[in-house]
Amino acid sequence: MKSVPTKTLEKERRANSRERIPAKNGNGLPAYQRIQNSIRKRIESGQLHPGDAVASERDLAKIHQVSLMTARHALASLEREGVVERRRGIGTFVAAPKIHFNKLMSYTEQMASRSLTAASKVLFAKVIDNEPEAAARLSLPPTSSVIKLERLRHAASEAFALETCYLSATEFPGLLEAPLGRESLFGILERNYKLELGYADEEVDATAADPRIAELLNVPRRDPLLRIRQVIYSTKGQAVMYVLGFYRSDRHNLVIRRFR
Amino acid sequence: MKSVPTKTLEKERRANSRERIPAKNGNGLPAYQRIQNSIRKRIESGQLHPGDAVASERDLAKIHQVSLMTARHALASLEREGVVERRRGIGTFVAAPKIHFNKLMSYTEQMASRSLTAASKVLFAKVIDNEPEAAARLSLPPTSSVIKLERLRHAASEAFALETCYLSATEFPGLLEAPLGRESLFGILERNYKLELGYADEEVDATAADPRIAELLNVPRRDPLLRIRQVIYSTKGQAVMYVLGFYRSDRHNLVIRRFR
DNA sequence: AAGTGGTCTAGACCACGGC
DNA sequence: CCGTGGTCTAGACCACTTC
Repeated sequence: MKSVPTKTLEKERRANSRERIPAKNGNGLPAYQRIQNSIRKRIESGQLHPGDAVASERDLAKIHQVSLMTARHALASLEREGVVERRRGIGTFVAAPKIHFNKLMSYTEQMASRSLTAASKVLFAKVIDNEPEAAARLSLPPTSSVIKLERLRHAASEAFALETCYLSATEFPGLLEAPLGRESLFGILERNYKLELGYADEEVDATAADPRIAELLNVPRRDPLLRIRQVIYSTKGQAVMYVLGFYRSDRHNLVIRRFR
Repeated sequence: MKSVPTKTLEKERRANSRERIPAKNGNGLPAYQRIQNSIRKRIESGQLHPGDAVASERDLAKIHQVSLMTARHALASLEREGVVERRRGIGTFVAAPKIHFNKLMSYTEQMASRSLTAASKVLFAKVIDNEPEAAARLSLPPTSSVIKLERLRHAASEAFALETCYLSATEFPGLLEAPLGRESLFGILERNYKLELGYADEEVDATAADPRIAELLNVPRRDPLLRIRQVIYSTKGQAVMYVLGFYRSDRHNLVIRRFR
């Protein structure tokens, strides 16, 4: 008696499968991702604003012709991403506009996020082999050839920061021929070298401007500066770039969020 | 015809429910959380080490007498927490010990994590009502009564930092009577006031030591200092405490991790 | 009472990786 | 081939909130 209903269910499932195949080919994505995308689009296009209610699990299930669990999965993982907020017994709502805390962004991207255009002047760009500290930060032998790229960052004709980047010369051949003055280094690495940047560990402290930096940044000598040493890793955990930066403290403050 | 199998299923479910009630009373938690706890315990107790395989979804389902989806939910959300790592076609494995980056820790906790004992001297501890900036950071009216607590942090008889905390006086009555010189403020808030600290937003910049701070921290005037302004929120998102800190740059560096 | 999210079942098929 | 995780169904009951 048990095997009969089992077989029946199996048949029904297969029928459902046949029906679902074209739906899947709608864009080749799993159903829950299609639902997520449809919600994301409505948020991005301004049809849904922060605080607005999103369709309930049951409504989404009906609309997209999926089971409740699938609709639920879509909403639950949107919540995990911080796109929506769910409240039991009430509903699901578009989350407040995300503030991107602790995001690894290039100088260009940071400026752009504040509606400013970044500019930079290349002061030095050569391959050298006597930078043991930088080599060590990149987990390379002490006398490895490294690309050293020193840039003065400015916006609105005012110098903001001095950044020196170090990268393995063997890993990034031809990098010095790229338009470093114009284009974002992050962009070049990601596009031309197919590199996926993952995360960065930063050490932050305060230091006093030495004569050269004072002149470059146009501040008095011994003025306090924010110093950031940053090792940037690929998604695979490989050290890709070491950046030593000095930032005018009257023009920068670092914002971070910590969690308990 | 449809209603008959439906009723049958319903009966079966009810029977299962009756069986499940004692199981649920095992500790009152949902099944997926019980599974998670059993895995967590085996990791904490050293039965499972980083890299070790965890029981598969199917095994867990059998062991804990739950459906596959429930076992799956347990593993999926353990992965989200970073406790385990899942690899399709291979299995689920205990994740490498987490490095706690960007963790909100009290001074006492930070010192303890480096095997140092924190000490602090209370320089000022009173309720005042003319601190509009602090009140604003706490989302209070400008002339609200706030507790102002100024402490000199030191270890090994050397002054490290000057921290000034502000808290709502009405929210934390009697706080000034607590043993602030000895005990961790975080600990007092969490224990005595049943407060769950959630996260903190920090603004970091560099500044020069003014005469008073220079003397307190025993550094030359105009020496560069790390200045951190920190608003600490409860898990519910309520601003609980505002901390303004000055840190000797030769004794501190802030370490953070950013993600792309 | 009606609607919402949270938990759960007992199965199914798929894509992937190692043997 | 077989075991793994990933997706999915068509329901169910519960806890919670609002009306």
